[in-house]
Amino acid sequence: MSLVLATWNVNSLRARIGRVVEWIEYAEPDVLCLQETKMNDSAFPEGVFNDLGYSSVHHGDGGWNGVAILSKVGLEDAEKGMGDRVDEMGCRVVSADCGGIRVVCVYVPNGREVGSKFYHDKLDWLASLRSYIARRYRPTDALVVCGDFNIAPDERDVWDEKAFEGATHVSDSERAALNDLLAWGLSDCLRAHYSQADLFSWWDYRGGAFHKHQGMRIDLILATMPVLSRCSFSLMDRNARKGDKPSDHIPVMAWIGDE
DNA sequence: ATGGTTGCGAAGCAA
Repeated sequence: MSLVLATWNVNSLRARIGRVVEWIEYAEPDVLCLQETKMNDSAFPEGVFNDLGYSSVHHGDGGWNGVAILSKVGLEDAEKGMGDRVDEMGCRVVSADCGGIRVVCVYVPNGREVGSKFYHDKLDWLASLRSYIARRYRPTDALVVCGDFNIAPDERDVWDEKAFEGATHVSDSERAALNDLLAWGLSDCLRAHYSQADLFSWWDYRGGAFHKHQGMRIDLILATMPVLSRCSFSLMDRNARKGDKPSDHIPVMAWIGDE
């Protein structure tokens, strides 16, 4: 089965539902992973997505996190969280089988300040994610791990390296944690098709950052080789950052062809 | 210029 997979940090699904429905209607993803829904499971607008043809699973407790997977190619064996042994620090992981691909939707902690408790919690969380993935799956599985990683993988992924000196999202330890996950057997779908700098998925709301091209690429679709080898194209939809009440993130998409 | 914007929720905090 071929499918189009997307991931989008919507920064409150309640505030963004109109933009999300609009985007689904023109982009027509087969699978859409959402982060920062910021709502309880009971508030998740399952019916709205059903009407658009999507099954869904949501994992949220009303805090600042909340993740979901929508699928119109089937959604089976959903799992919320990373298993009993791992504290998620909120609702940050949800997984499901969608059209023959295991999809893991993640919202990695922000980290706030380098050296802070929250920064160390972020590194611990990333180690937990890696061990969860390695425990549950094999690199030969058809697996996608996608979402808001809150890490810019390398220097091409920030608008100005000097502006990020000493900041989170770019530190050696965060990048090492991401590289540990990649080294297990995952690849960045966008980088399989584009190598240039200044391709961003997030821009600060403040100071006209979007119009000044001052962003970061922190939203990623990572895939094992069985999926990567089928990935014919990937892009990020800048249109979603324009207009009324946009999220500060944009959707990242990957086209997965037939086996 | 330690600023600026958004969401949540009703004051600051988180991002």
